Amino acid sequence: MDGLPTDPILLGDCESLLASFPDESVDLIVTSPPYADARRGTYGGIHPDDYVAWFLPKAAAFKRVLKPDGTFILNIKEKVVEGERHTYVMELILELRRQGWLWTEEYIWHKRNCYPGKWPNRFRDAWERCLQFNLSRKFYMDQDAVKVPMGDWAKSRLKNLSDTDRRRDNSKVGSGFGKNVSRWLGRDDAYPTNVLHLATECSNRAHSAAFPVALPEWFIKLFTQPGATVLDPFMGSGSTLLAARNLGRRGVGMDILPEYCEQARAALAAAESQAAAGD
Amino acid sequence: MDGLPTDPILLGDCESLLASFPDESVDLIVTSPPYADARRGTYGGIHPDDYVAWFLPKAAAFKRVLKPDGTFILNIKEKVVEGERHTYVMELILELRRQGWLWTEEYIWHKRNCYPGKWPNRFRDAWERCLQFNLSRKFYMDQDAVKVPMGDWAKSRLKNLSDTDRRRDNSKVGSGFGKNVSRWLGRDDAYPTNVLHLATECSNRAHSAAFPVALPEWFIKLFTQPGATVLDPFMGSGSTLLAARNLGRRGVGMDILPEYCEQARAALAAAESQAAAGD
DNA sequence: GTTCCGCATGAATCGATAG
DNA sequence: ACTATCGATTCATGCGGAA
Repeated sequence: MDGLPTDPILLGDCESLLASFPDESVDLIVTSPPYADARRGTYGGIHPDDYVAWFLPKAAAFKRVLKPDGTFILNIKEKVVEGERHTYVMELILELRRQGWLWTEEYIWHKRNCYPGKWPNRFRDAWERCLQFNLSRKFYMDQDAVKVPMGDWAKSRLKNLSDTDRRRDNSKVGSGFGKNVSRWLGRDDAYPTNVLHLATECSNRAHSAAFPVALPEWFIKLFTQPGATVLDPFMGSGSTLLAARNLGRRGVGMDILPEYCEQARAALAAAESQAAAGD
Repeated sequence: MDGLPTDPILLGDCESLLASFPDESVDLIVTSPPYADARRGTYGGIHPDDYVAWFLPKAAAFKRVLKPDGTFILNIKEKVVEGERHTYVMELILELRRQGWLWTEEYIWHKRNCYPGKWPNRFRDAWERCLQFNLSRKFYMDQDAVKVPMGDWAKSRLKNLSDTDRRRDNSKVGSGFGKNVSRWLGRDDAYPTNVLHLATECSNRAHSAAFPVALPEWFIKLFTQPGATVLDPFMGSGSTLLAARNLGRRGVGMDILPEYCEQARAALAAAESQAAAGD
């Protein structure tokens, strides 16, 4: 039909697998690639110094299959090598720009429960980069989809001060410097910032680079509409696929490791059956 | 005596001023340089494209005066230029390494109260980089000095937790800065992470306070002992000097603008007289 | 004296308008 | 066309005045 594979889970190298994808067929790419040297013995342990060269051809494939108004989110963090932060992420950003990507933004994923440990010369690493790349300055973005609800806040306020709250809102509207009134009426939420704080997942311990489903979910809501195609070329245990499923998007995941494909397939099936039982 | 100037506040360009400093005479450099294009008309508005070239000779001067086990903390954030994050900070990191610096760590300063605004393609920018550079892998670091979670600042903060603290920041993030103050109740020792969480000072006091005093204070406690020499080559209104004074370190500040020097001098004098009155 | 509300104000960014 | 300036947007914070 649209040239995309029927099976959402594909075993193999993403660069090869994407060769059979049509141009401009993907709305969003969200991925957390194997970190340099991290999954040694699984992905072959890409050395930090070789990371950029390893990544670039894959990025070229991403570029071809991504729609012009699509977005590429790259969750990555540089390793410490000999007491220093390695520079491969910096270099990768520069090279991706040279490849034609626009480096639109860098979100910070603030991990609330980061890996424990203590070192003499550094603290625990509690954040990762979520780099946003685009092919055009006019990309699709639905900011309202990720508004931060003031649920708890509004509720607790309402208990005590319902009247004052209402009066305050009214006065705000009335005092407006030509503000758009409709924006302020019933305003119970605010737009988020570029700092995300979510807990890391503790359930999936098999996956080394576990990112919580909430992370891809946030980006999927923000950068796609329902029905869109979301690609994770380094699927791992399948968080992105799960997120896409939860949100009514079409997820496509790839991994070179059969065990990850199995794991993702199982997770997806479990979610399906759970949803069926819930209905 | 030690070849350092008597007056802690020096008017002029740091590169020139540092020429008369002895080698290896400074324990810590904490600074927030003028951001590219930021203080237009005052610092001359360094264009992002020229930023690295502008900065490097100054960094060379820093390198000479810094002690071998000293630390250089650079608070900086890249501007958006034509819808993209500019790459001058990335390039600066790479060039500083080429100059002989070790890029040891990158701390994230999460600004609670970031600048408001709404744009079609990005959210509010709520974080800045605090890049740590060293000249040796064995630098001085006293982790215990910043370990005490219930500091004065946290205590005062506990009294009036803002709505935002309760609403959005109720995630239990372990940072050195009292964001999750509630969690620290009943906890005696917790090491912070590399994510720092505090608000910018938005008092109605005169100027664009570059960064809040708590930020340099944290790094000063972490990377120096009492009596150490702390340099801020782009002093601005003097937060670093104030922090050094508060902690019993010797602060040296430089700025090319007389009004900033006056302001810093006044702030320092005010702190002195206040301390005298308090005793 | 508290508590509460109104208000000014920021290391911002975009798009439109002006030279 | 290309740059410079300006207005509009938005929200956490702390202070001062008011209840």
